[in-house]
Amino acid sequence: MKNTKQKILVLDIVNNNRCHSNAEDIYNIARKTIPNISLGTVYRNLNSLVEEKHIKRIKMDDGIDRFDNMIYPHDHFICTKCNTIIDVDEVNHCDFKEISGNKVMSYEIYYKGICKNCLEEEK
Amino acid sequence: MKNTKQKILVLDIVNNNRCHSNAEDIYNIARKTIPNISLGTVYRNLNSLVEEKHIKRIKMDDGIDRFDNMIYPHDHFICTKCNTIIDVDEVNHCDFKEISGNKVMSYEIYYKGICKNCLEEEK
DNA sequence: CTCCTAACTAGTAATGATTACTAATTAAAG
DNA sequence: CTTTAATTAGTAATCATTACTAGTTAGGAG
Repeated sequence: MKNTKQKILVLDIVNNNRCHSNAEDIYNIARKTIPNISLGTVYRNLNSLVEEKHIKRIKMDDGIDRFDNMIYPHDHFICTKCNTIIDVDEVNHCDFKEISGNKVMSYEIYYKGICKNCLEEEK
Repeated sequence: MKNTKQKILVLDIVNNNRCHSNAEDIYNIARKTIPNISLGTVYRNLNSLVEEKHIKRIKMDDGIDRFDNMIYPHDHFICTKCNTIIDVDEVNHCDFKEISGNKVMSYEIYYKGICKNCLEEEK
């Protein structure tokens, strides 16, 4: 578990980015600080950080994973038209410990629909 | 919008399968009825059926999509150890129509943890 | 502060689920 | 029964992600 500058940078980018970037985006931002950082390194560190529960992976319908900070608990609204992700302050805190004998460690809510911007454009 | 026998078969397989199969599984089951059905045809029909909201796509961490019927409303528990998906009867029916100006059409809850079987094996 | 070594990285090649393509087939409307 | 646009089988291509390898480095022991 070495704390490399690459790993610290990746975590820092995810934590300071409010826009749910994908690996490629994070790679491009990271190159501004470490110009020869490798895309594979970004992927590997994103995977470690998800495993260590420092960041969250959001699986999108387009098949490209996005990554989000876990600084405060929140859910997500995903616009099915423009694919934007919008943070939703946790409204329903259901703290199940157990469902039918299965041990619940966490849960995620994904709201889907049309975002404010796309609704405007439809008019 | 043609109702081909391939599409009807794919829908039928998803609806009669309680185990959240992936495209490859569904392809293998489909071949028992239509031996020369193409894997591409299975993928295309799964995509159409998801778009038409006849079935649901479940995005897994291993990157392989699973498919589920929509006969009755339910959520999912995913075991992070063995990757099994377990149906959860809807416990929290929250019917938001709108969140911060964004129009909510649907929502999904994913519970994550360790399933009954894996808990047993840990002992 | 060195030395040591397991863990990590850069760069590149490989993987594999999914999609795209094309000639042939077919559902279904008139 | 025609007609035709949509669909299919079979195969090739795509591309996000992972694997691999020689070289580098974090950080603990001495």
